[in-house]
Amino acid sequence: MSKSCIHHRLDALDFLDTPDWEQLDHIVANLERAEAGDLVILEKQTLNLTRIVMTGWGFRYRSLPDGQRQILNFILPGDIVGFHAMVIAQTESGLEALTDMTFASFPSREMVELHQSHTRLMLALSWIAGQSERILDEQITRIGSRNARNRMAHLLVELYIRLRQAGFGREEAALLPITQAVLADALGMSAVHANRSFRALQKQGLVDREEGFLRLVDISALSRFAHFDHEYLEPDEMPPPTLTALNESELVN
Amino acid sequence: MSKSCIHHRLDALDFLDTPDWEQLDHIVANLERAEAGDLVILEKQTLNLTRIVMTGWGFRYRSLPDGQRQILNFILPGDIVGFHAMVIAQTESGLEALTDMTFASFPSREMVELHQSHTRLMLALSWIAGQSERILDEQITRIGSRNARNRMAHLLVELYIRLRQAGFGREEAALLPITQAVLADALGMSAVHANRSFRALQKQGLVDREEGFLRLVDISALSRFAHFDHEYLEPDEMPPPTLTALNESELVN
DNA sequence: CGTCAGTTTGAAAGTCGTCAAGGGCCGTGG
DNA sequence: CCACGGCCCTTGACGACTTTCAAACTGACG
Repeated sequence: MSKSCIHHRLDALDFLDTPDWEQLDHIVANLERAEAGDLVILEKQTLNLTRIVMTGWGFRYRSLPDGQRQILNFILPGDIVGFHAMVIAQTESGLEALTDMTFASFPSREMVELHQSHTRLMLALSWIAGQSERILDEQITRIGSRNARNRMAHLLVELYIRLRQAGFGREEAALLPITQAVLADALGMSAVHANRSFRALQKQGLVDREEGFLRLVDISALSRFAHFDHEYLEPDEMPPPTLTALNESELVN
Repeated sequence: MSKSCIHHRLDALDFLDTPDWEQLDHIVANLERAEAGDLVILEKQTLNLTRIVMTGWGFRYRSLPDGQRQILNFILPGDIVGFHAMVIAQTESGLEALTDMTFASFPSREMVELHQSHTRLMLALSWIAGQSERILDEQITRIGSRNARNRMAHLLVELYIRLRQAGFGREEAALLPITQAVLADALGMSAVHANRSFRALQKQGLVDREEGFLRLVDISALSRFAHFDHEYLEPDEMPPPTLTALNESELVN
């Protein structure tokens, strides 16, 4: 990829002006690394830091008293971690790196400044945050209202589409660095049952294993099987009223 | 209640200045009514409107192809609906009124203007939105990693605490206007099983039915039973770096 | 060659959904 | 006044789904 994923996503939005792109470059200047397995953020720590994922996969999770772990959602390139750190410094969920990762990290006080100095950029970041919230809604629906094999198929299709939207090709986006144990924690089922569900999908020719990766073999069949409704992932355009409101406020300045 | 719930919550934050309070009053001027059972927002509509709940209960939900309905979260007085409408006009979840409700509603383009004109107020609203997101995280954890009776107890305690934080008294906050069918949809279980789980809690003296309401009889026992961890609902203070960033930007003006 | 993480399978037990039927309460209309 | 329908709650029986326990297999790695 020539452009970073965050650029790719915001470019598709077709909303930012030159000064905003420059400000984004400025924010993204300070890079940070993590290795697969690192606990980048712990549960219940105080953190005035916002990150944008440049490369690699991770997941947010919460631990339960009995030692179980619930994965809340997957964090992919172009996602923002700690968007709300400017107003809520206390973390409840942890962040674990699934692969090696790189982040652009910056003090969340800079998010405060963006409100006034680069409102368009702030709105673009809010747009990404809003998409993440829809993904949480979908995770609730998935876990609450679908059986095991549907849950799994549905999540896999979601990951594929999100990767495509972040700029990955068909091949790359179909090869997922997740183990069955991780799938189990994400889908709220036991590892044994995750394996049985996976094998069922495998027998139907929908997925396969490949050198430590999970391969999506037939995405459209997988999508049909999961009754997948694309819409919640569609990157809508910026609403017209927002555009006019912005233009008016810029005239004032 | 002398003050509205949104005032009560933001007052606890101890962050807003007089101009922000005035702007909030201005935003909250236009009231809208809904009756119990009304579909205030439909799934998949375009809506450039943001609402603040003044009175009454509702819930956000998504429908599935088989007609099932998953309740994503409950909407209580002081909550914001459509916070992201300024950047994402397309709704995926619907909003149904559980009781009669009143909203303060305003075009979401006003949210855009707040970024520059009333940054503190915008941050305060973001603070509420951030809390809502934590509640989604907890809903995922609840549905994904707890058994039926724990799920139910946990949700009930959450609702109690949220109501208390919105300014309701111990008595009021312990009387919930939800049926067992609604509980079932929220917890991702069948109505029959919701009833069995409820009866189990009832036999333990934790909850009871009362004139169409669900009564929380022993909240601390319920909380222990659910292994409830208060922290995700604690209304943290505004982070110090955010305060200094704001003060500096105000000096510039 | 042994270890380890990840995967696989069977069997038994537990949780949960579905189907079916019935009860209580309340407002409407005869 | 009573019959009726509608909504909500309740229960039993049965079957489906899921977890747990235990054991074994695979490939990568030192």
